[in-house]
Amino acid sequence: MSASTPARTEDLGLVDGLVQTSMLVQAVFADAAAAHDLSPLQARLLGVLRDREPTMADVRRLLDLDKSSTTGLVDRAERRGLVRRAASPCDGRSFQVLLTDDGRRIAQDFVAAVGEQLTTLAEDLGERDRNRLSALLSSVVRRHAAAHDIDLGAGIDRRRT
Amino acid sequence: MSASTPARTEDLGLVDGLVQTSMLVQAVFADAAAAHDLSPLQARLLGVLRDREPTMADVRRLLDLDKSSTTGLVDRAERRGLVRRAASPCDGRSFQVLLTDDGRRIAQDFVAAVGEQLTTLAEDLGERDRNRLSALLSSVVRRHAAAHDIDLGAGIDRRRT
DNA sequence: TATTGTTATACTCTATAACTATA
DNA sequence: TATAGTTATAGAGTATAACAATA
Repeated sequence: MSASTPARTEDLGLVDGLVQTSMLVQAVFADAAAAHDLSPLQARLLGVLRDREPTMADVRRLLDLDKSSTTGLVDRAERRGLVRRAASPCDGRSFQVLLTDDGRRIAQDFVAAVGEQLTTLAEDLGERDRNRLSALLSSVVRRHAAAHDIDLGAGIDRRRT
Repeated sequence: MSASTPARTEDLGLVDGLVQTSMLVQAVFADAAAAHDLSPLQARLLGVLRDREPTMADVRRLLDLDKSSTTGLVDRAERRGLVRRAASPCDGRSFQVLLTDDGRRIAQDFVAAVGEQLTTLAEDLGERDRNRLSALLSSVVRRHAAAHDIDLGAGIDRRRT
């Protein structure tokens, strides 16, 4: 191992490290969503809509949901004034899903809150290890996305990297 | 940065790396659960029961659920023969939740499957980077657990680290 | 005929409030 | 009175199957 060993504690192993970290991030995500009166899934929807105007089918692919789950999700979000459906100009069967002004404001607040919380979470690592972790996670995610033809989109804060 | 730079791709930034990795791990977790005909939450329940015999209140704390959600979760799992309630010897109001033989078998299968999938996911990193990632994630999780007095338990595969 | 999206149905998850029983 | 757990209720998420409308 290299000069600065990051762990002052017993290593959990990679699998458990991934699972536990994932649960932790999900908890942060869910708390931030709840603080904005959103369900986790609604928060994800708002997140992906920040830089896209996808059709229902696109939303379905982006969030890996069933067709009917997508209908329900967008219905509830629309009822709450967070998004709206707009008829597609090129396909009479299709709708685009768009953020309302309210939805956009909430989406940006939420994303900022998650960013803050996660930044705090990794604060103690120190800059060198934070950069290493960031690079390693990016590598894992990018490889997987490339192998499975997945659109990573803008994520939470890619634009300010 | 040191000799072997792990990322051959654009860095997502730490926040997005954490979120995207978390979503990825959750997807692996959910798929493995579905393959064992479990909901993600039921899979988590079975996971924590592998090395514990918690009361309902303990389950609630371990999974961060409401009292009534815990009742429902254990009801459904009991109906499916995965767990059972046993009267607490020391408190007449309390039950311990235990895996059935079926539940234990499924829990072990599930945990093994998740481990395999996640190992595959990180395979391309190479051993050196895998160890680094493991150490960094452990550090984040351990710090957080210590700061918030959280019981990490056996997780997915801590015993074989 | 194939695709886009909705509806009907059924089950799981989640939380709040009111409740029972024991400590 | 306080705690452990359940029940009632309501809303959100999930998937399957059947359906309508458009391509």
